[in-house]
Amino acid sequence: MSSPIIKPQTLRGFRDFLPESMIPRLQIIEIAREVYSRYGFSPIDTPALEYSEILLGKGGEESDKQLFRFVDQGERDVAMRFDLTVPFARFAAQHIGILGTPFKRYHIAPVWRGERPARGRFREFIQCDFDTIGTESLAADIETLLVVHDLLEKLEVGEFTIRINHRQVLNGLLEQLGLLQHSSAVLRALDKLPKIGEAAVTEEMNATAGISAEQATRVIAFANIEGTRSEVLAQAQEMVSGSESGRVACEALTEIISTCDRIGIAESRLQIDLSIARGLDYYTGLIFETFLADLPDMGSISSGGRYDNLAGLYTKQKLSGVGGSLGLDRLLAALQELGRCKEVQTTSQVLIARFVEDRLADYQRLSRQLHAQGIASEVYPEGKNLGKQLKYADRKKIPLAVIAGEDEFQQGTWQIKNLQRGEQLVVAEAEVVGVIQSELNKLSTSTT
RNA sequence: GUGCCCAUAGCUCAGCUGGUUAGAGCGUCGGAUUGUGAUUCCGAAGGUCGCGGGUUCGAGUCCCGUUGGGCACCCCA
Repeated sequence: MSSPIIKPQTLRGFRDFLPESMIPRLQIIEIAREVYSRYGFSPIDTPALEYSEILLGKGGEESDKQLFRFVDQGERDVAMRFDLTVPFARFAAQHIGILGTPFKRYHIAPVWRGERPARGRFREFIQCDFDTIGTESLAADIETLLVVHDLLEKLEVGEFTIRINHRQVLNGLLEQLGLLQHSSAVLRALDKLPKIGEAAVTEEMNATAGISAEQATRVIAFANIEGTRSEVLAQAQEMVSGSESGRVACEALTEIISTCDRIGIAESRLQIDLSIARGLDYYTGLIFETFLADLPDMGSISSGGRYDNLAGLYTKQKLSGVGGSLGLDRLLAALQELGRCKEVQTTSQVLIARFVEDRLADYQRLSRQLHAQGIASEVYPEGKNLGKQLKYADRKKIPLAVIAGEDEFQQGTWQIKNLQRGEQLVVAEAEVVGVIQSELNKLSTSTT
């Protein structure tokens, strides 16, 4: 009697990653790390588990319900982090003394939400956040946009537009309409405008904030202002002119735009969009979302903004900041839909066949020479028939195979087989590494 | 958390109003071909029909529950 087999399964909303999906994930993470660190952001990490009191009540009732929360073996009330922002607030409050300000960090790590999974939404997913805290300078806002810009450019997602707005511009409008006390509910409804349409937004504003249809119409009309960036700004400025903070915010947007212009950021990539509201309460200044020209329905793949007093719950020191987040899974889905995801199951570029079983040392020596040149190669572990070994390479889409049997060893040569073209070369021992290198160069230039 | 749809071989699916031993394509493995993959030909393995219960002489098929997946809300990356 054999013991019953345990059904292999993952938890709802949790995923395994096979090499073919892990390789592109790591490539994106690598690019994000590179851009973040190039701008001077330092990596940090925080624990997956926090005391529940740290995480509770930070994003409203909804996020509390979605918290994975339990009592640990030491009777502590603990929960898994829901996002990277709240743990960062705790982190900043705890360590800002030795870190000093301004402090720039990035944090690429998984977060957990006990919500209902759907397409592109999971219970465990990676966030790629970066923030600058401890400065209110507009320079940090501009730098945040530049990071997002460079990141998307490097990721080769095609044309994209960063749409920016400012919470104080919106609040300036609401102030003039006498709706400031309903700001949070009105903005949350406004945030849905492109998704649910004007009528539904009007209805929601009425239901949640009790505002009249006429007021809602004015808010929506404001959000719908279109034109060139300076035209939009000019109209916005006029409409919020009675609000001091609204006026200042318009100036901030103007300066952001003009500075980015002088840096050389294309106008098509940085637009003013007065309908961008962001659902989250804690934003107080610049807000932005990013859309791909080829996949406008995908939603924002990178968003963020400026907030005041991030760590106010944990420290008396005021820490304001600005930052953004890259939606890794959404971006990956985008790249897949755009067909920009190479389907590979291995990073190996060369398979060295173990043709003559007791020549393992010769095969490994060649492999290590390739490694020294930065070429990923591997020796097939078993001395099985050649067909099987080539099939392994073919299946994993390894582009080159190296074959040498007794004939080749006697002549001091190696055979290099290009599995994509079916071509085969015989080269002298001394040239083998160089030829492999140039064959691989040919492949990478011809496929892109 | 609410509503709706779905679950059959490793994958994609067929399987009639309930009726013998549940099928196909692709993939896997073996062989044709012990010095050459992808192409061709031949063959084989692989299923308590997601799981548990019920109705029935009889359930992959009908009912209930449960787990997992998808869609729309809610919310968000």
